[in-house]
Amino acid sequence: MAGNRPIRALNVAEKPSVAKAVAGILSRNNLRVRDGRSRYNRIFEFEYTIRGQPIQMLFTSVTGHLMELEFDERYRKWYSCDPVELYQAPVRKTVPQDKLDIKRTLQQEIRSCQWLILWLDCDREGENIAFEVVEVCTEVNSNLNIWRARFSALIDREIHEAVQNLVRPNRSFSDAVDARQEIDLRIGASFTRFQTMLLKDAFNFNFATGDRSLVLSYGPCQFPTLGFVVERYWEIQAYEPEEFWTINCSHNSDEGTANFSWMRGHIFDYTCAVTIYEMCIEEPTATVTLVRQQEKLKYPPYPLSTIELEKRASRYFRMSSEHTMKVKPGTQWQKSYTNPVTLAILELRLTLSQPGLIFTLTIVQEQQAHPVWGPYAQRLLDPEAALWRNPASGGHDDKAHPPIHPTKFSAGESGWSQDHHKVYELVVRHFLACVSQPAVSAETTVEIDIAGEMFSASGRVILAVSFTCIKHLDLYVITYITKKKALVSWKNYLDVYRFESWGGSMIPTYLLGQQFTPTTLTLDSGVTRPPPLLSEADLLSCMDKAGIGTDATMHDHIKKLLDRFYATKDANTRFSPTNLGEALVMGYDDMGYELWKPYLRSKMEDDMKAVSLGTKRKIEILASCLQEMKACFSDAKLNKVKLFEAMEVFFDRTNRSGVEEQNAVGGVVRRCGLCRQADMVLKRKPDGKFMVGCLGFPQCRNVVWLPGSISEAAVTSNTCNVCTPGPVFLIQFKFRQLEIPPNYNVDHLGCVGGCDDILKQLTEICGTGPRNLSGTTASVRGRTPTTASGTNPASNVQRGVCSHCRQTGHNSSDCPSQVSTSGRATSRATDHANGGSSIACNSCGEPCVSRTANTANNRGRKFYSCQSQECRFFVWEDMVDGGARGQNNSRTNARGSNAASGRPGGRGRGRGRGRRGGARVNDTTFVSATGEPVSGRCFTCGDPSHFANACPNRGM
DNA sequence: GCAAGGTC
Repeated sequence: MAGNRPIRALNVAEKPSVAKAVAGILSRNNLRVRDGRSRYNRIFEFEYTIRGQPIQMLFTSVTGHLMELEFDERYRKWYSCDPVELYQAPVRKTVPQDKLDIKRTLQQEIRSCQWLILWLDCDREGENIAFEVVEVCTEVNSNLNIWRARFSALIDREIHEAVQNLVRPNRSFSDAVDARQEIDLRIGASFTRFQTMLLKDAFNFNFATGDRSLVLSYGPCQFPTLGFVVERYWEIQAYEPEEFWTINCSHNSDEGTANFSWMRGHIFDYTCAVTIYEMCIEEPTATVTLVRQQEKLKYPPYPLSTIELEKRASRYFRMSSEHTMKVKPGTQWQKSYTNPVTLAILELRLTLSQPGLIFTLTIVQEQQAHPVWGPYAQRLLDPEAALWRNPASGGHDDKAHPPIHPTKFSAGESGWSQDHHKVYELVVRHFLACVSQPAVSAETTVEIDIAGEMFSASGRVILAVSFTCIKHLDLYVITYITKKKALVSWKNYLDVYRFESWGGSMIPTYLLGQQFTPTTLTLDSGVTRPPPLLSEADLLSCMDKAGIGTDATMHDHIKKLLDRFYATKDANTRFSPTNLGEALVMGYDDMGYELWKPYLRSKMEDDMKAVSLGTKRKIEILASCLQEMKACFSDAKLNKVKLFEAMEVFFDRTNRSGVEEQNAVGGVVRRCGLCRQADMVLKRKPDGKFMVGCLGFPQCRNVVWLPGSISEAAVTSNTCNVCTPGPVFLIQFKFRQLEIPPNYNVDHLGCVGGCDDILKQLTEICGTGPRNLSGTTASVRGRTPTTASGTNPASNVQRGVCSHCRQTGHNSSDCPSQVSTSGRATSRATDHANGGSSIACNSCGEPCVSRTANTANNRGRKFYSCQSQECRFFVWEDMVDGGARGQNNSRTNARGSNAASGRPGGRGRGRGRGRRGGARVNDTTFVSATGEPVSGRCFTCGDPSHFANACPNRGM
């Protein structure tokens, strides 16, 4: 390390704020600042000594990743190739245009340096960015000593320790990210192009896309996120409520009312419930068997992670995660490091180490000045109050982003919106709560016995309220006093954390052995309820658990679902899939693929960990993952009829076909010589005809027609050395032997640039159209039309096997055993529609059962479905009666058919049946005399004349 | 016009 003149070291941080903070700590704010080429990434200069070696330090930054992965130019246009080629197409990492200034600064500064010190975040992405910086720097200075500083907090001691203990960058960490990037790009681009080109023009979507063209994107994170939303939605749709019974007891006294719950909870057997209930009302005297006072602690939350902040802002303020991230600094705000909120909130690690604790105390001290929570901060700092508690470490540590805490006091800034105030308040109150004692309450539990059945009630008991002289402590409520001690409830952190509160209620005093007659004793019925739609906080939890996305990107994936018209969010921040979102998931699900589940991403995450640890090589996981996904992609292409069928459930077809349907697009042959704007590509029309056409169609109609006798054609990487301007890629043709003269070869490597006489001759001999020779390959190898595009019934029959029932003579859209959609239901189910009770399944012939829908859209609407799970027959009763309904019904109809046909009970779907612990009784009626009739009331409508099982409003 | 991951 030693040398005569000081070593010059270029230090690079991941973002400008970190460069500024670290340079400030190392130089003790004795530094010079100058601009670099990038206006945001300034350069700090100072002198420093590392292990006795004087160093001239230059400190600058990047802004996240410096490079992007992209396909070679040839594959970048959507129609340039079959998307399956994107699994092998060459990719490269380049510095995008908007980062070139940063690259120039780095290269300019590194030329005069001997060392490069990398201060990127200490996670995999940070390590990858480090190697991007290394690549850019070593391009102009190959003789560098490259070091990595490892730090996790912008705290003096940690920063000084990091620079005195420099290590080498970790290639394995970076490799893991390289693999992730490549897999994401190839999978995302291939599936996005495929499904967009296939479906965009084939259906009437009617979305207001504005100037944007509709993109049906697929991504390894966004699709599983959609999957969570759809899966919950299906669970709700398929939910079959179960009726249960429970016995409730209430008792009024001078101190109030106690509501006792049956300790059996609820039971599903009516006869059994009635028997027990009769025993109770025959002998209704209650005896108190237990009175227990117990201290209960309610702990403050853990320090805030980004996800936790998003979840709580959504829960407390109904603020979307995306909006919270905008309000929260360090993300999308231009010049965010000069923004007042940034000055007030900065991500800092809260540690229990001495400097951390001092730091924490400083933050609390600053907050004493606040008019609202200032007095609480004062109490926190008063040792006599005993309110202080060292914070728990928390369960969410990504090693790169420390918990969020306030760093600067503010009573509100002029530039702040309501939302800024809210987020700041949440961060500060959360922080103060984290360093506070838990709330303490004394809870009383009372158990009683009625005819051998046990009931219990719990809550807080008030015996006296006279405890006012305890200095500094906020007395909440005195709950129980014995001769020896008083059990009291202290709110502690709840005093400052206004977003949480004690639950529970008060109950009167009971003594052991006391006897009383219940005021009410009722047998009540109820039905279990499905889970609610996913809230934004639920969705974030699902993603976090499955490892979908990172802190910084989860909100983006959620927003993408809304932007792509895959899901909607209601006023309660709950998500439902749109028709489009549901259809896409349904399509892949029907193919048997779980591309919409989180497993793929989870497996990738495991693979990345293995690469990080060095137990697997990047090349291995790339090969295996891409091979698997390519096979999956090819299969999805073959099964695209499933996607069509799913779309047809919800949307009308257009008279156009998706481009993917019209043309089997091959590779680029040459640049179009006519428009000079687009490429000429090999295409195959639906009639099987090959041509080389301009991608600028219909603006440019340049086309080269090819012989009608071609059975196969593929663009090769060989180029013609005659035709100009080049390159003109040669095409490998295969001709049908019976359709060309015997002196021509079946295989031919040809050029469409004009030099190829053989091709010209065969075009002249065979013509450019396909031969309609019965029995030849030409007639049977034509493109398979899609389900609903068959305008010619004969051609449909010719296709052979129905993809639904595997029988011949019809296609899957006309399959008699197929689920009905709105347009077809009437004709299918008219045979036995007399009186609405005797319809036969048109698949198995067995009588259908009549049921009533209980879905949000169709509550109370009757339908018929086959009792057999094998048959998917389903029809609305009002459709049978001839009431053809409007297009809107296509969706609700499909819902019903799903519920009846087993979606989501079929392959790979969880079924919500039998979920217990749903709604509970909350009304009281009367005590019955012994014997019949049994008293109670219906849970569904509240009518005391019947139970929920006989309720006329009850759904299926 | 595609992914997801950093960040101004």
